Amino acid sequence: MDTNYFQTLKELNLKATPKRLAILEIMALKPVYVSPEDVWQEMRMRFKTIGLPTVYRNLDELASGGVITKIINPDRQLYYFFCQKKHHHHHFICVFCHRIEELDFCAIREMETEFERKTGSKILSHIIQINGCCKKCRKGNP
Amino acid sequence: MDTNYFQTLKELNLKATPKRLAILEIMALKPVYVSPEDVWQEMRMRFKTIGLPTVYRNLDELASGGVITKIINPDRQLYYFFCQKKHHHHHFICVFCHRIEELDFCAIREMETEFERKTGSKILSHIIQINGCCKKCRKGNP
DNA sequence: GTTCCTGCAAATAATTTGCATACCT
DNA sequence: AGGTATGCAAATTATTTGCAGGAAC
Repeated sequence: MDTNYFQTLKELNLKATPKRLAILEIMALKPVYVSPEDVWQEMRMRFKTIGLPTVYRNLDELASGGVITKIINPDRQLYYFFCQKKHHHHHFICVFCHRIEELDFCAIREMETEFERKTGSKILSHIIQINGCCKKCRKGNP
Repeated sequence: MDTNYFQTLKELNLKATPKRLAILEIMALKPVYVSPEDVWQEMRMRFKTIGLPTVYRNLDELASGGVITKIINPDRQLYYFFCQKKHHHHHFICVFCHRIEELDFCAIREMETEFERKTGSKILSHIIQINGCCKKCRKGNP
């Protein structure tokens, strides 16, 4: 696992401020998706002054740089997740504990070319998101 | 195609008001996803008084009843689409014209059981959304 | 007649922006 | 020093709610 966050920020042309480093650290340690508010709560424990807009701005910058990923959720709030896998992949999301498992298969890749040839359209991106109940949460829930 | 919207509403225990029927009609005729605001614009051409909250409320009720479908979009606004296919399926969405094609394949179904056995988790739902540029829009765009 | 629907105005709440000050390199 | 980052307060905007009057069954 790459934990050289200083370097990571450099590559994005972002200054390595203590707050940015802390946000990266917080994100990287969580196997769950989090809201800006969640991150803000944790940041408040580490810094006497930290504004919510700063958290929003930094999460957005990190997502633009591809270091973290936006999660699409039907509740339409913003959520982010730090992916360990750097190559193309999809997610299993536990709707109970919000833990995310990064999946190694992609059912679209293999059929992409054929799909485009058949339909005449061009695939630009795709989302495969599997919502469910993880192994741990099954002990006690549906 | 079933165009007995009166009946459709009855089955959802919703009164068949002229406005509800109009919303259904508007939705059913569009092969694109639309926002509440979009629907409101069209409704204003048909009714002298029609409130935006009414549109929001009705779209929400229709979606709860499964007559229309919420579209997950990274911009986090609400969008709805009237699906012609009633069975489980997924969507190809043209990012240029917002047209939606309903796809007949599902790459998850076939591997669902095996996935659950392997991981110990339970799949509750999934999203497969393919974003791209449709045949028509390719004439003039990327 | 009773229950559900709707318009209007107002509330809510997440996210964004402006700007003056403080900090990284 | 020079440009970037940040805090704070205020703005923005989509969506929701309360409630009184009106419409469907």
